[in-house]
Amino acid sequence: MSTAHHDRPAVDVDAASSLDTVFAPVHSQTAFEETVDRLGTAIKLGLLAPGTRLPAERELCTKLEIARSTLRQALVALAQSGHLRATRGRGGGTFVADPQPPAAPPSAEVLAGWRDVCDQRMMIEVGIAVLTAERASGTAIEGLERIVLAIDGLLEDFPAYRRADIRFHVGLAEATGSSRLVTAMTETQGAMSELISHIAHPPEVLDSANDQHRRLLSAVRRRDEAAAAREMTEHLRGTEHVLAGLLPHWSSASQP
Amino acid sequence: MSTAHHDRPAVDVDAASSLDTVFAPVHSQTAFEETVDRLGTAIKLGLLAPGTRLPAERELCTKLEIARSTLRQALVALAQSGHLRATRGRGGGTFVADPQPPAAPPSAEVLAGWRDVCDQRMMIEVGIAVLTAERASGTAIEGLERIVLAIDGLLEDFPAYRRADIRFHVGLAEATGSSRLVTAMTETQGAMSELISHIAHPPEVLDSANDQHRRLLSAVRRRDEAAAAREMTEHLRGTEHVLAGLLPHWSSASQP
DNA sequence: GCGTAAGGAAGGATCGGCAGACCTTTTGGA
DNA sequence: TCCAAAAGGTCTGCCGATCCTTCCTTACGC
Repeated sequence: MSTAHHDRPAVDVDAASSLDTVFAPVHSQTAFEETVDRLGTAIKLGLLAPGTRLPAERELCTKLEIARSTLRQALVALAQSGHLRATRGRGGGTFVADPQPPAAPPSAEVLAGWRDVCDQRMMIEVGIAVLTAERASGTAIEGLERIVLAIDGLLEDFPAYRRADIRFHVGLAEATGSSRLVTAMTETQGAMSELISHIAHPPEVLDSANDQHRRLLSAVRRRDEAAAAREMTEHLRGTEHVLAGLLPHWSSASQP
Repeated sequence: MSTAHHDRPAVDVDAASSLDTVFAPVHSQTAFEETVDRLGTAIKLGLLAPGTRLPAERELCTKLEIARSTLRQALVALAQSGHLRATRGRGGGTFVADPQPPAAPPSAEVLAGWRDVCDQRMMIEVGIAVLTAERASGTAIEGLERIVLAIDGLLEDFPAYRRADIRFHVGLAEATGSSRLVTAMTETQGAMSELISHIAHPPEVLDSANDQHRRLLSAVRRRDEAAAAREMTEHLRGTEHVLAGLLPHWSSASQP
């Protein structure tokens, strides 16, 4: 619980004046970009499993409240990158590709900002752990327990492990009943996946991570919010340390 | 720490399937909207104090990476709503209006979504409290202590209290050293202000809230992350209960 | 083979945003 | 005193994103 094992320098309050964030660049996402992002993330996280059929275009563009031409731009982009396959005619549709294309290695920008991503993840996941401990229903907890049990059988297969891991973490967010938190969690998991998917994860590490899932869930069952926060902190600190070890060159190069 | 005092029903894991959030409407903010939002929030939160001079238009649009015409749209909008005043000529500029216009009462939509806002705030603030306890520097903690001391003298003047309260919470985010967290905090505080600013706050309530600030800060000083999470949870639960008491009509009307 | 349900493609209208030049009002200093 | 500099205010033309609408093409089932 001390900072001794933490290799980041202490932060001065003046280093990041809030005015810098007020006057930071405005980056407005277009509807096309956000659609590609949302669908792409959902596919890469396995929320939309391979083989799943998407709603028909005319239906989906109504749900998303965008024009069909805009939606099609996004679908075409995801089809070209190999994440979707479209078949025409009655009974056709747009399907999540099976198998999925291999994930691209993380870009330099993503690597440069990995600490920021980890910070954001820490904030979101710890907050959600506390809220889950406060109000998760019994059935929600049972569902999470089933996921933890399933993960025990996936320690040798990292892609499958990771998909179940995502289900667990998103499940925590769902158990709070707030759709905003689910969105925040999926976005964060998407950002983490870009960092995580390309590094080696020995089964022992995954096993101990799932032990942490178990302890977290036990804290949730006891409604012990402080313990939930502590377990989640420990859990995330694990991957943070792995990343810090594997990406040493980037740890201090991003400060101007 | 139990759920007995919590008036919200337990949440089922199927109630908010993650697919609903994937296919939720896409609302792309325009550069104009985001600029109005950012500057307006900063002004309303007091991050830009009345009388402050903004950077010149030609300079500001460079920082924000938008065209001057777009920036001007935003500035004109904020001037028309009375938040900014512009004077021409050499030595002129755009200034934060002094005094500020009275805050508008919260809209029906904002009131309908107040639980969601509180959930988001809980997630963000608890996560930030933990991160702050992990890594705040000594000078950052001293700055926060000064704010807490200053608040003791403002218990009779709610607007001043609230501004200092915001400085405290944003200061926690700044102490983590992550600009993303500062942004998340300011957005959340902006949303909360819409709810909070129009309800009565007796000095005793503010006093006990500042006691919670003090205990939180003590936990941060001890690097006790679990205690920081607990204190923050308690602190936020306070305002949540006040809102639950004052807005009873809206507590169950938003579920479809 | 015909209707229907799906993806695919093309037109024109609208709007937001950008770039740049230009105008008007002040005021500090040569 | 006067003028150049520094600020906000205005105008025009252009581009790209998005929208709506209509039509085409493919495939399945009756």
